[in-house]
Amino acid sequence: MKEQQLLKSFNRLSPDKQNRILDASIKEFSEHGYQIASMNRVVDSAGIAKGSLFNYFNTKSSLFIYIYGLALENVKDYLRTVKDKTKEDSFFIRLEKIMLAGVAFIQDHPRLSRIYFRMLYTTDSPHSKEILPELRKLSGGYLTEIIQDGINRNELDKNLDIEKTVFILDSVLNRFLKVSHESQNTINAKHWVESLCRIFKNGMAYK
Amino acid sequence: MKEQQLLKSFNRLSPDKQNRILDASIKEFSEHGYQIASMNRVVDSAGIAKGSLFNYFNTKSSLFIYIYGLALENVKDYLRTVKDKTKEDSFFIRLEKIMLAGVAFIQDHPRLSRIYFRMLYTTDSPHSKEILPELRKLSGGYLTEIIQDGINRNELDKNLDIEKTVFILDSVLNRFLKVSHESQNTINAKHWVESLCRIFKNGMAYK
DNA sequence: ATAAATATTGACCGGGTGGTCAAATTAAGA
DNA sequence: TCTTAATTTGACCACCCGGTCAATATTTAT
Repeated sequence: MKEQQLLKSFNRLSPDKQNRILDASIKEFSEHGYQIASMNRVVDSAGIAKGSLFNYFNTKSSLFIYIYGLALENVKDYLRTVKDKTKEDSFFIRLEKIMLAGVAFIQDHPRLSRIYFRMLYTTDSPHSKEILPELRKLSGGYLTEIIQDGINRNELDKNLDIEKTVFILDSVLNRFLKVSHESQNTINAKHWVESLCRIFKNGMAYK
Repeated sequence: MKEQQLLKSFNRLSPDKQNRILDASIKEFSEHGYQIASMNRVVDSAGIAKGSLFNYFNTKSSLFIYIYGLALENVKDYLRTVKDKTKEDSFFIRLEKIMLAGVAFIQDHPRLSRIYFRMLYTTDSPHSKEILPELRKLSGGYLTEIIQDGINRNELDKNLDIEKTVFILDSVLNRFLKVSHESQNTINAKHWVESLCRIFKNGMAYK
């Protein structure tokens, strides 16, 4: 409601101008994080006056919230899409596909990914104290569903501690995506994903 | 060599003054990270003049490097100690003890831990581009040794892909410690560690 | 064509930054 | 004790920040 009101002026802008502003903002926040990001650089890079930017978005914080919302939307879309597309796959195949789709997402949206990762790994951003638990809950709930599917289909150990299994998968998945984001293309993603999932499946103990 | 020269003036200070300065600096960097940390707040909190601080440490960057060095020393000590103390334990017991020792370390050194985590999860700090790979190599080498021990003793699968096993353990360990740092004492560390290690050991697949 | 409403601008504000340095204070040597 | 050397100080500098707002330019309505 109120946000709509605040953004009315921005939404009335020509698509070209909107895009220039969004592009400049995404660039700035992804490269510098919230605190170090500079509104001056954003207006320079977007080619508008400072007063205009503060007219469209009243504060630096609310501009960031808006941009973060975009990033989150994109991430959610990717999660939903890959979950639907792999409904018929067995658990570990599904997990492999989810990981590889994540790598592809990062290649397609490196700057939005960066903003997402910053939210996950720093407390730099406004409301991060409230947002971080929500993000954890999001990815936790996502993995919980997929693990439960695997148990129901007798592909996973029915005595698994789901909470801890989620924790392991979430930790490794996030770290893997972070590495793939930092060192683009220098690793063989498919081989890595297969190896990691094989260990998840069989464990590490002597057989 | 050169660093020794630069720090001569600082090292000549009374222990009390040194401690006040170190304490103030550790507080500032752990709470705010490098970029947002304020030299003005450090001098206020340490009760010295601004010029003095810049006399002891020429720049903000070199003060940070010094503080970071302290944090790293402490972390290395902890790693070395727990490795030696668990030499006789079987792999998974050893892993449990390492994780719990990490939790204890964080409780004993919350501010140094915070500085260490910031280095691990942000690119906020000077030289972080070079330091981060070194840190990865450090923890990677550490885990590699311990895994190799486990294989040699026929406790771990001899066909394990060591590199990927290290990756999994490192990801989960770091994330676990980070969580334990953020939510002090609200989780049952011992129970978590046991559950996580059981999954590492046996895998997730239906049995 | 004119008036009213709207959108855009950038100079300006108070405040904080890392860093400097001449002057004042303290310590050391003769 | 007097002089010299070393240390400590904080006012000051140039710069950048997020944010404001009167003045200007542009659209819209009549």
